[in-house]
Amino acid sequence: MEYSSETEKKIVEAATTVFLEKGMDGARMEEIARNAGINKALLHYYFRSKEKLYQEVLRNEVRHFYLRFFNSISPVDEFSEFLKHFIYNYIDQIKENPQVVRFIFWEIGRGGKLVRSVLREILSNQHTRIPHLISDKINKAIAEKKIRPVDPQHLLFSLIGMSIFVFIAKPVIETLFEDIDVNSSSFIEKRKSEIFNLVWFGLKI
Amino acid sequence: MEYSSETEKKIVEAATTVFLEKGMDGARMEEIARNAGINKALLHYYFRSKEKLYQEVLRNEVRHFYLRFFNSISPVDEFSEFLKHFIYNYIDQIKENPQVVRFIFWEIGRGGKLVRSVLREILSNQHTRIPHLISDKINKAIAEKKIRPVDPQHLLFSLIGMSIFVFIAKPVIETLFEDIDVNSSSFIEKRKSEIFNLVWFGLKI
DNA sequence: GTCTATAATAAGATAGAC
DNA sequence: GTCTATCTTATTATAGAC
Repeated sequence: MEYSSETEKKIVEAATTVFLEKGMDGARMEEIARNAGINKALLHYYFRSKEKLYQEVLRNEVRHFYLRFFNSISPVDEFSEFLKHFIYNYIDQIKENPQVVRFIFWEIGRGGKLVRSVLREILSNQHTRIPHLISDKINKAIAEKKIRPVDPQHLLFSLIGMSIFVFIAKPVIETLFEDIDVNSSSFIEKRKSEIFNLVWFGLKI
Repeated sequence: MEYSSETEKKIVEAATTVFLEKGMDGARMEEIARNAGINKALLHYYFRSKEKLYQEVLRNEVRHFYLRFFNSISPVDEFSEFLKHFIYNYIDQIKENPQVVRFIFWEIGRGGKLVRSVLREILSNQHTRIPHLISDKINKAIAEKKIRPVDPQHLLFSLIGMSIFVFIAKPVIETLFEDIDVNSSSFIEKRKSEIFNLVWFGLKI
């Protein structure tokens, strides 16, 4: 994400804001230009088309998302600590930028081909396969009889699903339960500990 | 969802297909008309605008989603049976129509105002508040010391998050783990039992 | 590199005949 | 109710001056 010129950088920043809010189809080149403090012609000078600009933004955001995921993995050996670290940090990462999750689901709704290709690109440039790294950790804990036998992949999906749901379903949740404010730190801290407790009690022997 | 004419019914069917696949902004009235076997003029004759047609579709789909949710609730009293029934049926419901989940998230990404208003409409026409009904069931099990004390709302969010995640993230999951086919019944059955076991072991005293 | 002006076209919406 | 033809506007994209 090193851009040669200041203008190029401003364009990508503006495009990111607009695409994350409106999605590919809802975004307008006019608005992106305005946000970047330039005009449409210059957009096309730097990025030949809307599609190209969109791909640039998507690539960055998927990379970021993957990095956030990576940052949630602790080297700690003790499994309960590892688990707690993962849940707490992953939720913190998502809290910082919940729109990205929705944006990626948005793109998946458009077919998912682009996401797949960006992901494959990232994976091939990376020698450590992060998701498998987590599976290994879980398998190790099972082998050492620290936790009962579970399917590591499914456990991972459960952790991710539980962590992201409240952020993408925010308006629904706040309509069904009027006392909840998803972004409040009291709710988020509670969310972390409830997930951890459920999973930890659900795993330990 | 009773439509007076056959044409009106065909229009809504076609519109549902197209909006679910492309979203509001990506959908084209032309394509909807073609899918319904008519032309654009007739679309506007029945539904004054794209926005109106979209709202009709959204309203139906949110209602359906809510009904699916409702159908996952068993009257059974024994808590582990209730839990199993909820997870197994909810996943079956989503499996039948995974695009709807994505569609609703799509709409939430557009601000969520419409989803909120449709939800409120449904809730006000309904004397039993379903989400609270589940919370009550959980609270009862806690009071009877069948399960350890947990926050009922958070448990509900966890169940939903775990259940829907694999369906909306399908392309990502299948790229990261090449051996998985999310739609295969072996994967789905495994998903159900892994969620149930994790939660049940995580709850029982 | 950056702008103004404009082309080219796509898309929602309507008029008017049948 | 249904169609063809057409209007109107929004939007991506480019030409050409500076």
